[in-house]
Amino acid sequence: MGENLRETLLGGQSFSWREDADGSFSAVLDGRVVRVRTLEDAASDPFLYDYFDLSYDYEAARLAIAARDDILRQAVESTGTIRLLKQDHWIAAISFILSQNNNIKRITGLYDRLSRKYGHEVEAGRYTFPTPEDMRDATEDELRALGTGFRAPFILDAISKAPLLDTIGNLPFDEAMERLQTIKGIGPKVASCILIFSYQRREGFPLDVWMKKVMKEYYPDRDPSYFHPYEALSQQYLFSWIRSRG
DNA sequence: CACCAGGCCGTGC
DNA sequence: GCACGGCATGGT
Repeated sequence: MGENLRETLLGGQSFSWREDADGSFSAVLDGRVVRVRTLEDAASDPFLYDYFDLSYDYEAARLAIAARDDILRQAVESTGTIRLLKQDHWIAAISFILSQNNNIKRITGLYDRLSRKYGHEVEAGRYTFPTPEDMRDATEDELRALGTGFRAPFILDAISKAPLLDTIGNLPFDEAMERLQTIKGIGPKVASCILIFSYQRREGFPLDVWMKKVMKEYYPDRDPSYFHPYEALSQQYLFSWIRSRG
């Protein structure tokens, strides 16, 4: 069926991307505006080659996942190829702290407001996502005024503990999970999202409200190891499928 | 008015 | 260890 770039970029693993009027996608990453219409646009750019995980064989993984059982086959066949992005650690951490008890549309709005307030303008109306240094003097009142609500103190804690994000890349999965959860507002679900979408940890299996429904309805006697070694990617297909089915 | 969204924290048992 | 209420905000 080919790639489903819209699902990959706008389906809930990143909140950096926008769909433009001409059908292409753009984001402020790597200190610049990056624009992509098809995956081929990413192949010649070293940053995007890495970001889109182009060295991984997603077609082989897709076939293997679809062969596991009928539900997964349905989920895979309901959409094009979904990829796992390799995002910046800090951006992923704040993005998924924002995501708790929230919806994708509003998360994206909060991401934009943080960028406008604390980031840097690189083109007219396009801002970088702020670094921890950019947000060094942020206050809880400021963050609440942007609409982050009860997540404001979590963001402040993440700012103070940002260096931790550079120390977990080589840890065993469970230890990396535990270390991430020492930051306030990061529990098991948020931690696994950060590890998957930023640290290339494909054994993560985040259980949000949608995935809990999938597991209860279709896999009541299974645990994430059933999907090994495609836990994270299987979860993405199931998440996309159940959400599109309502 | 209610209930929900890519959950987690604090408290109580 | 598990259960439960509370939590900011905007959409339906």
